[in-house]
Amino acid sequence: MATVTRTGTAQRNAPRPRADAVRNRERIVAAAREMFVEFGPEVPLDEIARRAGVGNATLYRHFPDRDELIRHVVVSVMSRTTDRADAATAEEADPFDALRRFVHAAADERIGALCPMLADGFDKEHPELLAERARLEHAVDGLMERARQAGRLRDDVAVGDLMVALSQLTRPLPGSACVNFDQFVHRHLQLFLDGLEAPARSVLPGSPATLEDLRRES
Amino acid sequence: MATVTRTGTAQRNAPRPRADAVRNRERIVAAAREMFVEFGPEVPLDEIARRAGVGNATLYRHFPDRDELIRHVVVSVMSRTTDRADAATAEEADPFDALRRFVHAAADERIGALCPMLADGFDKEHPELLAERARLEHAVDGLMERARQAGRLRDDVAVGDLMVALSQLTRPLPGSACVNFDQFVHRHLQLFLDGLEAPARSVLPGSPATLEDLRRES
Amino acid sequence: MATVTRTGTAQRNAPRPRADAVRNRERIVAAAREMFVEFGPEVPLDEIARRAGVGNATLYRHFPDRDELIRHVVVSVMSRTTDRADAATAEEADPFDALRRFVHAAADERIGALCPMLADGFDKEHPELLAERARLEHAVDGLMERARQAGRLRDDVAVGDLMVALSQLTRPLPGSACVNFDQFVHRHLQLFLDGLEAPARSVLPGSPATLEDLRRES
Amino acid sequence: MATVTRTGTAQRNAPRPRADAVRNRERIVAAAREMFVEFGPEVPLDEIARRAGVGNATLYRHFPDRDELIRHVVVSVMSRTTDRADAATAEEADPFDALRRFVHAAADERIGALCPMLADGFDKEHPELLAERARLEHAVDGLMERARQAGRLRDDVAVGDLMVALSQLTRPLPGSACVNFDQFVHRHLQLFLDGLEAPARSVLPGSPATLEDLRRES
DNA sequence: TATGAATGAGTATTCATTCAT
DNA sequence: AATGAATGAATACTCATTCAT
Repeated sequence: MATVTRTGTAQRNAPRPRADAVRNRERIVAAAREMFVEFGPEVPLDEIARRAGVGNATLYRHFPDRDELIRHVVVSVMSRTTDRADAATAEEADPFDALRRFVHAAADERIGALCPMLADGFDKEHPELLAERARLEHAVDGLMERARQAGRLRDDVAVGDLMVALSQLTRPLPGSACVNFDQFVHRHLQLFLDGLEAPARSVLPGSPATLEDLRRES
Repeated sequence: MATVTRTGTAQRNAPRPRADAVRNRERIVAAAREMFVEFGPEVPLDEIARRAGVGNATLYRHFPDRDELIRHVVVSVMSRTTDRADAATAEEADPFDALRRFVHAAADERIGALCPMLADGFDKEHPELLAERARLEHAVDGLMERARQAGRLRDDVAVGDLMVALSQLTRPLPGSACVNFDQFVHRHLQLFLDGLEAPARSVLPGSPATLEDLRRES
Repeated sequence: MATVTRTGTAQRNAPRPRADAVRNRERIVAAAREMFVEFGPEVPLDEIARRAGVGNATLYRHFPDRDELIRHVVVSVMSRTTDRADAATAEEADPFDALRRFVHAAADERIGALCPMLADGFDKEHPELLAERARLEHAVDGLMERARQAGRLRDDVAVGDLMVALSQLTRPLPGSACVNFDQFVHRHLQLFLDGLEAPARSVLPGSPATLEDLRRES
Repeated sequence: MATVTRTGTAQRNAPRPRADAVRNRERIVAAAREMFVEFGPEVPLDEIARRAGVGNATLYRHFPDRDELIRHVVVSVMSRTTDRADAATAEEADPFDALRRFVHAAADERIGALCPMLADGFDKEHPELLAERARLEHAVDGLMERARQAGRLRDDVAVGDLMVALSQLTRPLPGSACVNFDQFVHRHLQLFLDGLEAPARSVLPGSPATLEDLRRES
């Protein structure tokens, strides 16, 4: 039955979610992202629930199993990373500076936390994921293309090369073994970016990779 | 009771181990390295024993707990990596070529498998580990110093920078999620090496890191 | 405060229930009976609520716990079965035909669903249940007595024998494992009825049982 | 590697199982059968392990999941029931007496415990099960055929009719709600047998059923 | 020494029941 | 009165480690 909300929008079968439920959901996702980064994707869900300040069953109500939760975190991180790419594109005059800014920003968004989530049973074909990945790929591709057009980015690299190296270099160590690890990470990223700059200083083996190439059957 | 070995050395309470025991130990370490790389350090020990072709209790006889086994694998990988560094030093005329060769060789030795082993309860102060780490650090430092002397390596990087980035870039994805992942890795390493080359194309944040800096308390 | 209903009866503290509440209650009982038959009495109450088209908390408002709900379903099935017995008595000229008709009718009323409800913590002494059981026993006893008087029913069986065998033979298989199971059931009932017919073809062990005998302490 | 045992038999890859393991396995199966009969197939496995006097993980070593355990119990009950059928055939002169004896013996073997095991996710196509079922069907079919040949069994029933009714009539009540339930059961079986005897006292609906007809798609 | 078996402690997940809207 | 959400108390199942052969 259609109802009319205060804003005048007609809705079907989607009653406004309760405020506390929305708050819980957000708290769970936030806690999950933090703990995936800190302890890896095997972290006990009960601990995530505890950090989120909810009962374990509440977590399961929102995310029926671990994969569901992981997927939501992945998509959320991807989305925020894409936003950073767009911001860098919009706000930086120099195209290679834009790329640099994006790379460091992605590290701050904990994009490295995505790596362990690409594991085994994870459904890489989920529509929601595919959509978000396309959006991310498009944004980063734009950044790279502009830098390439300006003659600042070497020709033999593609978006997959950047994103995978970026994820790996920022990937968290299990148990946050090293306190000031973040400091190092930004050094590594800077070095990698220097390697990306044109003119190329060496010949790369293999061929440029898109995100598509990262699927198992590639 | 002292026994005399073939080499003439007198030993106490350490009879020459049975040949099959030695073989078992080696098979266990080899299986563990493979499976840590493929599935991460959480892989069930029973599975390692199975791949090694021994009973689980045999594994426990040789390595009383998981940490012990991890440590042996770590030390073994470090040792082989050091050997590769020495070989590169000895056999490559150009110092930066030697560095390149070492980096790719270390990847082939699965040095990335070391990362997850730096986790949580791992005893980073174990004498055996410290000794092996010193040996590795010394060898890599030598490689870098020679390249720096030749004006081929930028001044603002140290052995810790190289080793951590190297480990991270070659770190295996859980569940070997991507078939031709190795191919990518060598591209990333090459790009990183290009970034290491002198003259420096940017200013790095922070300061050069030794392996020592990677300890928790640093 | 007393209120006066349409029928003129004075009632205390029991205002006429809202029409939708009555409808909900009936839908819950109907859904419960179906699902108890199909999946057994362990079926999640949330599922029953879902099939009834109400929220789970509504179910709990009407039936504070599972036993309460089970009891209502049991009583309702018993009541409908008694009605069938009365109808058979009234409408069939031949007394054994009446018995046959009742047995098959009881199967259609899913009397077999009663069996699993006799379990564990179920309160077999609840007044409502006792009353309904007495009514059922009286009706079936009447049917049997008439058949016996006519020399059509063997002498060595009582109402308990019939009702238990009837419940067991029509008891649903868990998960409705077999599609055309109902077809079989009516064959079995027919065979059992043939065995009830006089003259007795064998000597039965034990002694005739009333419904009373089915209580735990008997 | 082939080894020669004391009995001179050559064996491959099948070392003699340890005596204690065999004992444990048997204890588990026995406990499971008892508890399935008493509480139904949903009984907690930990409780079965407890009654068997072993740790829960020992149960899981022998039977990886609940279905595996259920299957073993089912097969074991079927097997013992078949043995009873063979014994009845061999030792009773009168064919209908043999059938009677078998029916009561099957009840004593708790054949009713099989009913709840035919539920939902149970793999009815498992080779071991099919083999045992064939053996049982053959034995019971022989019993019935002999009785039919002697003119003692009505023509319009088949092995499926007997086995299903037998299972249902002996099916345990949940929670062993009724102490002397067994006594009743044998009365019901006797009545049912009287109904099976020739000449038929009524016309049965449907058609004779084999065990094959009990599969879902039938 | 080598090994299959045993086990307790841990984690994921479900569900009856209560709470807040 | 009706409901979606929250929760703790189960239960299935896994795995590191110890035990018995």
